[in-house]
Amino acid sequence: MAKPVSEEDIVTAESVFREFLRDRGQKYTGERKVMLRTVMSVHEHFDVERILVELGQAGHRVGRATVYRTLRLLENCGIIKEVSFGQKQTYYEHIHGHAAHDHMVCRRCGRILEFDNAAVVELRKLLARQVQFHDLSHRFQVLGLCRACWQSCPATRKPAAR
Amino acid sequence: MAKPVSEEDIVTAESVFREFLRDRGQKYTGERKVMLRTVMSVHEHFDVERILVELGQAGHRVGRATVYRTLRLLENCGIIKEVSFGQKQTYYEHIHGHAAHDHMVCRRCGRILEFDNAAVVELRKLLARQVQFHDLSHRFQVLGLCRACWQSCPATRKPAAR
DNA sequence: GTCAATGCAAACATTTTGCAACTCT
DNA sequence: AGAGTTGCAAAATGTTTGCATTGAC
Repeated sequence: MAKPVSEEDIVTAESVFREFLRDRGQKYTGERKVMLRTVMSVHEHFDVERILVELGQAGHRVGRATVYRTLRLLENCGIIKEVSFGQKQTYYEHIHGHAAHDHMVCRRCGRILEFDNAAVVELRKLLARQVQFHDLSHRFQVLGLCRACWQSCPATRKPAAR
Repeated sequence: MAKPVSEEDIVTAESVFREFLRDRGQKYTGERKVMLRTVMSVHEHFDVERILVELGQAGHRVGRATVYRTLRLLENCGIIKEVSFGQKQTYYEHIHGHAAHDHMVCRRCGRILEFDNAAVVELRKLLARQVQFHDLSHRFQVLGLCRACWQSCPATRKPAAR
C-alpha cells in the first residue's frame, strides 16, 4: 500500500521540516531529526507507542512527551496526518508517497484497506458548494466486513460484538 | 436540525430497547428507562457529561459508570449512534427522526452542519463493490470553514491554529 | 549567551472495572 | 431466590504540563 521512501524523499521532508521550524523561530534538534526519519521509515499506520519502540530499537532515547510534541509539529507541517479508527489512541501515517486515499475498516478482523479517494473529494466539493461551506479536507471511513471475513462466516454474517 | 420526538416515538423506542434487553436476558431497570427518555429528549449531539447534567436537573440520581454502560447498550440496539468530532470525549446522537446524514465541521468556530448523505451512501456502495468489501456503515465528515467564518476573515482565510 | 527543547514525573481527562449492596423478573 | 445491575472508588489509558536541565543557534 505504501511506496518505499528513498533517501532523497527523506532529504526533501527534512528541508520542509527545517523550513517550517525556522519560520517559526524553532529549533531543528537531534530528537526532531531522528523522529522525522523514523516516521518516514514506517509505512503502516502508527501510534506514539510504535514510534517509541522504533526509536528504542534504533538506540535512540527520546522521551514520550517529546514524541507527542514532535508528532504534532510533523502534522502541522504536513509531513504526517492523523488517521483515526475509533480506538482510543491517535494513529498517524506519513503522507509522502501516498496517493490521496481513505480507508475501509473490517469490523471483525480489524484489517484496513486503502482506496483512492478522488471520487470522494469530488462528491465532498459538490456537497460543500450546495450549503456554501468552504471545504478544506475530510475524514471518511467505510466500515464493514472484508472479503475474507465475509466469506468465512456465511451463517451469521454479522460483525463481532464489541 | 432534529425533529421533535413525540411521546409515541419514545414508546416505540422503549419497546425496541425492552425487546433488545429481553432477548439477551437483561433487565429493564429504572435507570435504563430514565436514560432512554433522556437521550430521546436531547436533540443535539451529546456526551456523557450532558446526560449526567440532564439527569441531575430532572432529579434522577444515576451513577457515571451506569451512564457509560447504558449508552453502550443504547448504541448496540440502534437507538443512538456515536458521532465523533476529534475531541477526546465520545459524542452521540439519537437516531429517531433523524434522516441519514453526515456532518460538516467548521474548523474555526466549531459549528456543525448536517447534510443528507444519500449520495455518500451510494458512492460508498460503489467503492466497496470494487474491492469486494461488504460495507455496513461509514463515517464521513467534511472539515473546513462555515460560510460565516469564511466571510469574516477575507484576509487570511485560514483555519485557526490548534 | 539566549531562548527554546528535552526528559521526567506529576497532573489530567475520559473511560473501565472490581465489588458489595441492591433490584428486577 | 437468583441473576443481572448499580454506585462508588480505584484502576487503567492516553495525553498534556510544570519545571529544572540541556542544547541549538
